[in-house]
Amino acid sequence: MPADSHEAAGVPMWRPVRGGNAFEITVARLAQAIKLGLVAPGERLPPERELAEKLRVSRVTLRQAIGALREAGYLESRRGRSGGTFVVHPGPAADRPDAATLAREMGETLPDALDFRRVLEPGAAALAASRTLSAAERSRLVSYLTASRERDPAVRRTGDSRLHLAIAVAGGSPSLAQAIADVQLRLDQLLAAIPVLRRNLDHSDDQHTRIVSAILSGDPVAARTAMEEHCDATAELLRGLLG
Amino acid sequence: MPADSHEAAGVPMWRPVRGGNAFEITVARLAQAIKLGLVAPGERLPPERELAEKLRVSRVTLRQAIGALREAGYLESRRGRSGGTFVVHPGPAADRPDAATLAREMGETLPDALDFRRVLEPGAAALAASRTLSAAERSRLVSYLTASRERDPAVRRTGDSRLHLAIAVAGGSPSLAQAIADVQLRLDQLLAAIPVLRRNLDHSDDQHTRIVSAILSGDPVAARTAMEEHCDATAELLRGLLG
DNA sequence: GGAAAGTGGATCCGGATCAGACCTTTACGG
DNA sequence: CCGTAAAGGTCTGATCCGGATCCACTTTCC
Repeated sequence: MPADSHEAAGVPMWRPVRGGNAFEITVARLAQAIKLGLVAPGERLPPERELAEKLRVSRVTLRQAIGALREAGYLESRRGRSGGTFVVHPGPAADRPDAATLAREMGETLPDALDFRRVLEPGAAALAASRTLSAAERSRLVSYLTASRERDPAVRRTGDSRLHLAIAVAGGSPSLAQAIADVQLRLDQLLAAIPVLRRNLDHSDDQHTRIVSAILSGDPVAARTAMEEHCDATAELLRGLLG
Repeated sequence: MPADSHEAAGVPMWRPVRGGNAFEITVARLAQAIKLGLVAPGERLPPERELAEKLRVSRVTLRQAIGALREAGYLESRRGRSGGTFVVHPGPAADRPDAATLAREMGETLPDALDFRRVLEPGAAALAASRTLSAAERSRLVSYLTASRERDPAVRRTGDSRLHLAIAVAGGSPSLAQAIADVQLRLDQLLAAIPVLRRNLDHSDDQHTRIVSAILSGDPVAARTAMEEHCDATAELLRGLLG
């Protein structure tokens, strides 16, 4: 067993220290917040000075990132007091490549992301169910559940993202919530491109409902099981596209 | 529910883009590989030029990091052909603060890390048990299991780290393995500082054995359960230290 | 109407970092 | 014994990036 000197015990220990330069990472971070619906269309980003400080990035770099997303049509800036940078309401986005192509392009990272998600999300659901949630957390779960039943695809995807993130956060572990947000972003494009069949939607709604009610009634086993089924269902859809 | 504008759905979306400068991160990365035993004492790091390329860091920065760890007594460099940078055999390390102090210093990140680990590791164990492992993977598991039964504390910790990482890797998801390596590092100091009681060691050995045999015999449920018990046991020990 | 405040927009400087070439030391092979 | 190879050690100029400062625009308040 001559260990490959680039790894040890199979762990890629010499992976890159930084995933790109400050500009690229900042763009990715802003895009994440927008695409996952964490900042809804029409809402305003924090002022540049404040946001730059929170991201630990110079204002110059932040402005470059904002500029790039503005040119890409995601953001709009207005000057003056009560100005700011706003998330643009997206157009009908008819230029989306089909899911099968996207899935193929992801290569080995797709099964990786699916496996990772399959570990994280059921774990978070079980954790959430085993904690006593605050009233705010409970009502968030319910309201996002409602949004995720929406039929309009755009609203639905945002609601779905937010619901899953709310469950992750309800688990009480920031690291876990962060990991789920990351893996969700990796799958987001793909999930958004899944052909929507009435049957699938109903199935998904049903699973969401069972997950949330298991969490609210404090049943970790049921929450984990329901979330596992939910993950398996979407994974199945995606794998099916690869034929 | 006036959402705090720094978060959305409780997800800390404007967290810092980079966790420190290149130098600091590089030091941390090298320290991780050393402390988790991924590069054993006496072994050589890859040549600087090669390592710098893999870490996507300039050779200057890498050398600064190596220099810092050399001064801290972790590394040693030799020039000339067949020279290189070597991991030093650690001294008896008598200057370790006690676990209770360390645990208190971690503050809220301790329960976070424990919860996260409690999700990741059982998930990885179950995943590993559900896959058909290569002969190399199987033999790695067995040999690290043996090492983890060692009584010498230093050898034992390294063996334990490697065993857990090997299980993580056997799950087949690089992202998952990476996450486990990260969370393990966060807990490493603490685990190394736990007072060793004969009874605890035997218990831990037994759990490790059950986990590995469940994985090797392809029983995901048993693997998950055994790993959950194992995580709960060490978490209990740590929480106990906080009184 | 005018001043103050709060926002995005633009520019400059210094330190951190990078890429590359070159030097020094050591071991191996003819 | 000497030349070459492989490693760490050193230097330099270009580039990235953060901190600071000032400008331009719009709203709010007196």
